[in-house]
Amino acid sequence: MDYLEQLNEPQREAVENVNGPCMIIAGAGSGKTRVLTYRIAHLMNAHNVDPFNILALTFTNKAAGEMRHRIESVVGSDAKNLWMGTFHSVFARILRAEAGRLGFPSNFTIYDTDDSKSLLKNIIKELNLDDQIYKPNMVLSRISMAKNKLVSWHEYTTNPIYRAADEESNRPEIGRIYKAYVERCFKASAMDFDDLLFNTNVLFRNFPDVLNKYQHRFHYVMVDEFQDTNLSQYLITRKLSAVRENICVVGDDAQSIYAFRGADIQNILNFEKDYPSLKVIKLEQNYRSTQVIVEAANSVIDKNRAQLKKNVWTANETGELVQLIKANSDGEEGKLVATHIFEEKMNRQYHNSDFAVLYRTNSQSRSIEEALRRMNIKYKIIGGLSFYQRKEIKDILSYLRFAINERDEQAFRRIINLPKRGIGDSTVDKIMVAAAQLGFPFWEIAKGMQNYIPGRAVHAVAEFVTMIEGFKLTVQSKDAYEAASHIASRSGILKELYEDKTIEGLNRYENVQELLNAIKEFVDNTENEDKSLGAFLQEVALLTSVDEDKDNDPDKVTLMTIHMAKGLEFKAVFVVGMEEDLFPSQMMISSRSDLEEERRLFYVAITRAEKKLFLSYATSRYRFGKLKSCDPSRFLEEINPGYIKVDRKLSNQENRFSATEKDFRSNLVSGMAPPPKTSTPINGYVHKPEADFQPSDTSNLQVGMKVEHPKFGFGMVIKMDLDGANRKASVNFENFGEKTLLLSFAKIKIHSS
DNA sequence: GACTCCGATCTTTTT
DNA sequence: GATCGGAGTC
Repeated sequence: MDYLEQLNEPQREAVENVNGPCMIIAGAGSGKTRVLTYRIAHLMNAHNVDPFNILALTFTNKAAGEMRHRIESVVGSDAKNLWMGTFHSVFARILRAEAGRLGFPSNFTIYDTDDSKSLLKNIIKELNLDDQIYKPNMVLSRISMAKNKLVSWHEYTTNPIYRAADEESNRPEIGRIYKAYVERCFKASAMDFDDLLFNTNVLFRNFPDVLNKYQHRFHYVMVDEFQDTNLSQYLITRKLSAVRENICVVGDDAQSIYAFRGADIQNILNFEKDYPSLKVIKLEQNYRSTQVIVEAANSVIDKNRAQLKKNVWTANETGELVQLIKANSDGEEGKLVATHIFEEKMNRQYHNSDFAVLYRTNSQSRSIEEALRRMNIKYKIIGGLSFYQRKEIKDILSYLRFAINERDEQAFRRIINLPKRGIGDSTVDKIMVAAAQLGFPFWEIAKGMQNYIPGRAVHAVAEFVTMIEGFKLTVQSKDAYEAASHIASRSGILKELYEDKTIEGLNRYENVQELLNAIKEFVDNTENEDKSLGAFLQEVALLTSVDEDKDNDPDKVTLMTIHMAKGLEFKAVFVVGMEEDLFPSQMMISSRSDLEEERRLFYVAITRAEKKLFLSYATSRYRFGKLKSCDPSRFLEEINPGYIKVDRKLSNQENRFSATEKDFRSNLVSGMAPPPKTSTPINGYVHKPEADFQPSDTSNLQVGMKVEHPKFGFGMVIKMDLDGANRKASVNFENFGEKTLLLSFAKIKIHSS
């Protein structure tokens, strides 16, 4: 068991203590993933546990995949048989197998948030309620909260506490909407995200034999990111592990940032009460960050009351102070961030991929993007509007969904008149009303249109019905890829997009092609046993935006919300928008109690950094399309002043780099070739059109240069590839175009890959 | 039923 | 600054 040698004492204990309830409190950067990985490997290796009997629940599919991969490298291909995945994907799988018990077909659809919202919108309209008072978003979050606490619509409507709360906020009908929503989902053979957990609880509660089966299957249960589980998830894991009580949860209360969707920090705080024989192991040594960063983070989180006692420390170097950046506007903030990235790249020989820019809200990404684009620094955005949320993708997916589940109301509404075939809203309404009155599924009404609703839409609907019935046969007889491409072209969607020659239209067409490629990949992937369209749709429905990251150019700066950054680490991190009302967010300030969660969010952001942390704020910012002045965030004052330094150097324009040739040479990596002639004119103009430089394949060096662009300002990296034998240089200008450049600084580094 | 224009609303985070 | 829905027109 040589892997045990690589662990410190508490880590080793966490790996070896496999029997009985166990809670691992893992501070930021304390090697949590490593411990989980080795623990599972250890179960298989040292205790001969069949991987089929191990259940490991993670937060994202990506985390599950990575862990499986790492376990595989220790124990081999056996790792494939582990039950590992997100709560939603694992229990969706179990629900499909047991769907009949709950009266659902096994091909039930999974509604995403958009589907849920538009269904709610329909219901609110049908109940003649004011959609200004009953906003779908708000109603959905109310229902979601209830489901996450395992409160059924029935309990919701009878419980006086919920009644009173709803009446107080002048929304007494939420219970009624909840009821209608559940009924409509059931009729549509659909479950939303919360239902996957709620219904698993119902399944285990109402069918002891089913529960028994899974209790005996999973001898060992592990939960990652335990601090972010809600009651519904917690009860599932408790029930599943009730027979053997080999339950191990890993988490950090200081990093609980999902209370808004029902995560309950009490789960972690109360775990000890639920399991009196609980073994608690604390991992407190941080291996990720410098002392300054660890201490700064501690000084912030200390302000929270609700937390478990622990002492996160590090043996790493002291490191540099946290750097505060003040900007006059969001635009300048972006510029300063880009400039600092540029400087750090040169001074420390970092790659783009060593940087992350973290923000509170997705909308903040724009000004950062603009600045990075200007300086030709490559970046990628994680999260935001995901590929699978795009209109054209959802359109195609709706066709596929409907071919599999003819009761899927939301899919039906989406595709019935797309492309336009003369079936408008009023026809759809008539179909739905007839279906409700006669008690038939709406698809039956559509199929017998001339009998139920004679009129001018009959012909168009009949054609649609024939087409869909054809698709259903296709889905049964072909694999996912063949079926999807058939449906994409026969439905007329592909054609319509193809004929749209605008840039957006072209883009959409390409996106659909990309979707088809993804389905092809899914079918060709030998690890997927089930290659049906249904299996693909299930996977896609439960994909998270972190999972979608399959960028093939790995050297990019990462931009994302702090929420998405959980579990990740970067050499240098920028937390931008440190302004009151933005971070902490206005909404949290008004509801006082959750300021602690905002602080934990800040803690998560800080602890992503390994070497260097930047915090930036702007004194004015565009919000709601209007320029507003902003105050620095209260969080900035919560960092112990000993760990922070204020940077003014770069906020005034005249303070630009200038370097002498000596500086230039002293930055050479020892033993490497001297810089070639073409790059020596420091502070001089280089008049070379792009065409004069050819990227070289034989390179082993890369030169980062600070350059000035007459129009776009200064600060841009140019890669210079050196041919070692001839000492000739060729420069790749990276989309710079034919422009005159001022070289003011350069530094050579080894290009390791 | 399809199209166009205008105003309201949104942004806190996501499985 | 973008998107969505409603009103009005063809």
